[in-house]
Amino acid sequence: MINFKEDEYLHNLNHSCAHMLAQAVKHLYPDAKFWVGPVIDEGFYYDIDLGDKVITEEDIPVIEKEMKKLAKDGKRIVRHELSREEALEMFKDDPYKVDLINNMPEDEVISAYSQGDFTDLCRGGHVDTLKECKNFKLIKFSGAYYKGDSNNKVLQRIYGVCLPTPEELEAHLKELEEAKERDHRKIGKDQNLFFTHKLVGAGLPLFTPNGATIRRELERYIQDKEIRQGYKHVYSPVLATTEMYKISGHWDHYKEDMFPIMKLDNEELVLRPMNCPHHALIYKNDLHSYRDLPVRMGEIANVFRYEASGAVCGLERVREICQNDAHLFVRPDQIKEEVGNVIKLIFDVYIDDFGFSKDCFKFRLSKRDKDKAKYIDNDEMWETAESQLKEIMDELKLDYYEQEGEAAFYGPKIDIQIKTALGHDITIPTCQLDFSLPERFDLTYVDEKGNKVRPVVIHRAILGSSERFMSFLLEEKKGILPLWLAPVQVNVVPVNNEYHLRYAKEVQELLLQNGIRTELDDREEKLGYRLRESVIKKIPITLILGDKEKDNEQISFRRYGSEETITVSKDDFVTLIKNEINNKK
RNA sequence: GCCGAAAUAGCUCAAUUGGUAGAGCAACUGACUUGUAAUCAGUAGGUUACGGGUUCAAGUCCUGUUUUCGGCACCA
Repeated sequence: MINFKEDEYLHNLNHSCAHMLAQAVKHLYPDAKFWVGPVIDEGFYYDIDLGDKVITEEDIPVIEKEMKKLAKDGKRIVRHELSREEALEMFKDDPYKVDLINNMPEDEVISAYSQGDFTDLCRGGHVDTLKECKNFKLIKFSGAYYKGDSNNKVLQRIYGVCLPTPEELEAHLKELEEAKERDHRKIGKDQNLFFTHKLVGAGLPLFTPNGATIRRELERYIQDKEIRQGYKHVYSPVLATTEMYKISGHWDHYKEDMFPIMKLDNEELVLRPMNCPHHALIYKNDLHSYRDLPVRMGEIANVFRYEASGAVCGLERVREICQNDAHLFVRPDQIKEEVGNVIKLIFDVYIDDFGFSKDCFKFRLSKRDKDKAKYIDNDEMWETAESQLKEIMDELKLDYYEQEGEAAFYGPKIDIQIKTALGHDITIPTCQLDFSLPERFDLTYVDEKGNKVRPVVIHRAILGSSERFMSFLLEEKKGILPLWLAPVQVNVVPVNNEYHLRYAKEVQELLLQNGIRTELDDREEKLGYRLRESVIKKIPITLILGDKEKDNEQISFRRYGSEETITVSKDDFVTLIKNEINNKK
């Protein structure tokens, strides 16, 4: 997918197209006031105040038509530099631009760009004339809060893209169309993996046998992998008292986003929104020597968060989340090694085992922002933690970016960001440093000198959550799952039931006995028809059993996506399949 | 939660200005007995998301609710 922000020409082209959009809107709605119109990864948008007017489906073609006119006319785009006074005078009718000007630093060169009858305050980066902006398309529109603050009024936002040639535009639009085909929600429906039901509730998907198989395999896989790496897995209840979350600090930060309190006897219980305090208490149940650390405590754990109704999305964002969670209780001198191990585990899982491309995710150092009230008040801790994470990423030569305002309230994080089929930027794996939890729950270990000292906690998730990982997996693999995850691994198709069904059943039984998920298609349908269905269902391996196979105790099979038919003995087939499943990928 | 939009058979979608809810696929039944991507015929399938209203008449118009979708905000 094209990134419109990274290429300079595409950036300028889309920036100019945003201005052209604003000019067209101004022609159609003379009272329109303009906020900002930046270039984004996906193209550009412009935030516009149209008073009471709300953009609808019908308005878009009209605006596009006006834009086409402007592009055809092809006015030059001219830069002016202005003094602060001139700028304030020029934009005196547009309060949003006045606000922008007043918030510019003293030494900033104020500039504006004109094209025909329209001038916009702008730092620049533009093409020479509007002629170049011919190949554009308005993609979508919606409301968007002024300055991104939900207390502010809602402006009208229109999104678009602009490309150098009609062919490139068409190719890009086709790509967007194709992206919808690998939306995990569509795949989930097509392959009958999960669904939601009104009687269960929003954001609470039900996993059908097919989807449950994928999820079960994923959860077993990661749990087994962690246990091999020295993690100890635990179980803890999905309920806890509000008291616990008051101690952990989560109550203050997130009580609005938890499911409401259940009052029972003398207790106030909530569904847990995370497992950290439970795990802290399990740690605390034992005495720990410095020799025992790190303690790596994992859990495949359901947590509950009251996600906003507008936020829930397929398996990507749900209200009951099955986290692949772990807390590493480490000595300060072990932070570097343990965080490094987590990063290595992420690569091991995503690159080696699942075969995802390195390009599908980005490392992000998530830092706190200026609003310190949102975070634990301990500057020294923040600085140490951030610099430690940085040091680790630098040493591992990771390509990462830093972002303010993305930290947890208790500490900075290394987040691994991925882009979904529909362009959402979401976190899947994460690794977080926490100096606060040990303090709040008075966690200790005994050091070499016999003193009780504080461990550090590393929160981490590799698959993130079962739900979210499944959404990523389905989209990235376009619904074509590797053998070890496929709900049905082998589909047995007898050529003719009358002669071959007995042998087919025998083969199916052999495969089932070997733990291979096998189905038998013994419907009275043409062979071609059943093979077609097997392909449509994306079953990795289809067996075709007829006279030849029956007489020689053999198996003929086809792989998904291949036209080639391979014939082997029954035993060789079992060995081949079992090896492939055990080697993952 | 906010700004919009949508909801019709299991799935994908039709249904002129308000006037008898249809099709393909899937399912079921029967015929056909076939070696590599769709055999033919028939049957059944619906309180048009749910509630209220306007009208002689509502899938269609108005209204409330729910869910879903596109963004925004949020995301421990």
